[in-house]
Amino acid sequence: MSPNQYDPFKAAFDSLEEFADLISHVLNCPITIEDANHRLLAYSTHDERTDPARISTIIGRRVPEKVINQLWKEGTIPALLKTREPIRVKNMNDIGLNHRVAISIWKQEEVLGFIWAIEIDKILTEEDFDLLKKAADAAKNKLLQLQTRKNKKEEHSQEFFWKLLTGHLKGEKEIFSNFQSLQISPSPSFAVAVFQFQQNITSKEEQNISYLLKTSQLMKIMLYTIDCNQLILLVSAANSDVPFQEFDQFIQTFVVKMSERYGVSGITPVYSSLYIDYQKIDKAYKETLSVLSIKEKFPHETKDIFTYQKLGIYQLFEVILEKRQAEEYENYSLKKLYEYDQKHNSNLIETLEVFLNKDHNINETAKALNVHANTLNYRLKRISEIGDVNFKDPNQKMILYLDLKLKRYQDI
Amino acid sequence: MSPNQYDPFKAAFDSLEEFADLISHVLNCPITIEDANHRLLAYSTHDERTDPARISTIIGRRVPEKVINQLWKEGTIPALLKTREPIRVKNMNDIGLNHRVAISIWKQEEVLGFIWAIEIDKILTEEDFDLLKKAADAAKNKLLQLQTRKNKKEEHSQEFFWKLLTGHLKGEKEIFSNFQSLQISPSPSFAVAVFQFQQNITSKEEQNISYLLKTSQLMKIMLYTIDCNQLILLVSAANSDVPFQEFDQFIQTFVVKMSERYGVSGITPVYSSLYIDYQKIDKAYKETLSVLSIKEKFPHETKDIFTYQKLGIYQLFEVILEKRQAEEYENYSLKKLYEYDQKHNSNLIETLEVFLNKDHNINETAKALNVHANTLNYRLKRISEIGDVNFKDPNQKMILYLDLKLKRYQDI
DNA sequence: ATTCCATTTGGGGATTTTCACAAACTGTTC
DNA sequence: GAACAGTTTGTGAAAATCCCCAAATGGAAT
Repeated sequence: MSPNQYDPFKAAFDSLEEFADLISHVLNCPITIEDANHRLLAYSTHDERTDPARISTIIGRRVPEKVINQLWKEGTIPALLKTREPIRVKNMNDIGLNHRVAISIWKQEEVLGFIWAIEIDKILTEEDFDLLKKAADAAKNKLLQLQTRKNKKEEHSQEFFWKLLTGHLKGEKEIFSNFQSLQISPSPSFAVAVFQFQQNITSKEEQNISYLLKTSQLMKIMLYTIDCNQLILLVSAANSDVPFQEFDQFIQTFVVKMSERYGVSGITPVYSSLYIDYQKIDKAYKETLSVLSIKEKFPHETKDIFTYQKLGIYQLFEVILEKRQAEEYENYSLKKLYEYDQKHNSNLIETLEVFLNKDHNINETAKALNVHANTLNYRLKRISEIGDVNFKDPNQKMILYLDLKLKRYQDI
Repeated sequence: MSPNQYDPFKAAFDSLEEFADLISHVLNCPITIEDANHRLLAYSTHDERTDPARISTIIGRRVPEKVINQLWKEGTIPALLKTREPIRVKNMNDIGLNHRVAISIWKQEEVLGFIWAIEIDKILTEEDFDLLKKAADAAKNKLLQLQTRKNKKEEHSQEFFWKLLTGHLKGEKEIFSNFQSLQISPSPSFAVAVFQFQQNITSKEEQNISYLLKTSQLMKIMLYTIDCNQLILLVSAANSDVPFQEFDQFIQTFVVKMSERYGVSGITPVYSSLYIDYQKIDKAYKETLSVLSIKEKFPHETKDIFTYQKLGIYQLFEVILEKRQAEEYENYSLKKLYEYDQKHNSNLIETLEVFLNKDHNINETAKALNVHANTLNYRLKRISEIGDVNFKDPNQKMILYLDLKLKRYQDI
């Protein structure tokens, strides 16, 4: 009979594990089955031959991130997402990967998961490839069942998350019982992170995001949802002394990967402070929205700031701006300096601003302005004369700095 | 006949000038008559003999301030305000004052003015003294007339000023016609000054204030009024480049004199920015009240600040405080440092505050804290580690400073 | 054209600041 | 009481900053 007609996978099977063993038996090599997010679904056990990457995958119940990264870079995963044919992966010793063959499991235009066959003793033939395609086809239905079950869970989790974000769920007990029913173990402290996209997030992007989040092992994402152009996450925070560093790394990685892998750029990431009390998720969420709003107003000044705590005085800009506008205040020193600049077309204001930005460091300021340090000193002397500014008074300097930044914003 | 019965001043006279000439004729010496505020009311002209002080008085239509100051210090004016007897003043060449005799003009318990007799050729005798007393008595009625006329004007001016302060008088024309009818020439720019007393101002103090203001030649006071414990002034500002200095000197002098001469201490002086538009007096007034309110909250920090412009960041404290309380924000760095201080009973917070107060000057801070400069450096290094503070970032430093001051205030 | 004023740049020395290291001290823990 | 981490102080040399002076530039006013 022709290979195309023979299909050993038509038989019914109860679990994916059983199915994995069946494939392993037919092809005579170790098999692992993953979902679309590289989470381990099943693996063959009849065979003891394996490689380090497979061991890590089985132990961690997911493919290690460095392996995923490597497979992305090297082109295997992109290929699997494109074609329904088996793909051969060469030996990659540096990440403990032997020769293997992979195939994606499709349902219409969507990839549901992957089957991996490791070529330990034998090299798979063309016929084996054909069998693999049949196996992938047979796996489809089983994976679909898993998917729908998960979707239901997902919907519940979405509702739960929004209740938390909007502060509609009070009472610690209620919150924790919800977590439990979702089989999520809430960490002792958390933060809310928001990634703001330039456009509304499409369902295609949603899949990519989901994939990225699930494969990221940097941070534990407890819950996530999408709201127009914002991706909102509930992230568990390690009890480390420097939680900020972890967060920074996580959001940077996410943004970079979204750009590199899917060509989505212009994402603004922010995250909240650390919280212990899960009843304060709404506060954390508001915090992130506030950061986004301020970053929109002062994009340049805050481009390296992703959290409320680090916003510094920009935390206060909205409220100060409001006050200033209400009282029609004008900073006397700045006014004088501005007038002087106009009259003599000098640039005392600019000099002052750079000087304050550079934390009163003469040398750096001079460098930034491309002038001699003595020139700068002279100008500063003039500024203190004309604007009646005492550079030794932190109080005066601060208000000057604030009013300068406010003016800059208002002038735009 | 006895000297007590003979009274050459019983005759009717039309003007004070005529009366001054009459006294001069009787006593055979130059005479000047002043009101209670040392404003020149009349002087004898039949006699050409005089001294420099009298010349200045006549030319300026008031006694020069340095002469007044001298007469206060030396005790003449205090004596005149106590007794109804003539007082002899010795030669004071440094201020151009010859020997002279003065007497106060009384109406019940209030001094209405003074008569001065200059002893150019002759020394006044006991009899002359007696005549002088009679002259003072005769002058009383004439001065009372002037007083009531002035009181009416005063009442109108009070009403006018309050309309301006409360913003109930709009329209430049209307304002200027009011000034004109009060015979006040408004200066091109002005400011509002407020002196806040510790207790409500008594009518006795009111007289003293009025006297001080009228004799002060440092500043031109266009209008003034009293509101409970506040003395409110409309002051004309010179077009000088450094108007602040003048104001500062004026308010200091006023406060010092109120204390020295009348024993009234604890006066808080403030003044507004310079304004050109007389329709904005209400804004200027509000500004002064705002400064007073902030000075009440941060008396120590603002003890050398008397104007809104110089308040620096304290301008913003009320609004920031409000915001912070609304958002339940806590500065992460400060929290960490505070916890560290508690645990190790160190004083990182204090160190940080002094350091920021001293404008990042290591030496001054070390001196203020009574520690070695290296100790300070070590502490700062620890602060930046524990609190995750980057001292090179002005933004971070500012918010730290602000939150520190806010905390200080809230802790009280 | 000349003068005047404000500005820029350079040099060089006095002064301060910075930094690394050593030593001593303190309070805590085992 | 020994060990230890954390803190304070001292020393000295390298680095930087500050400050004064002089010279050059350039624009505006006379």
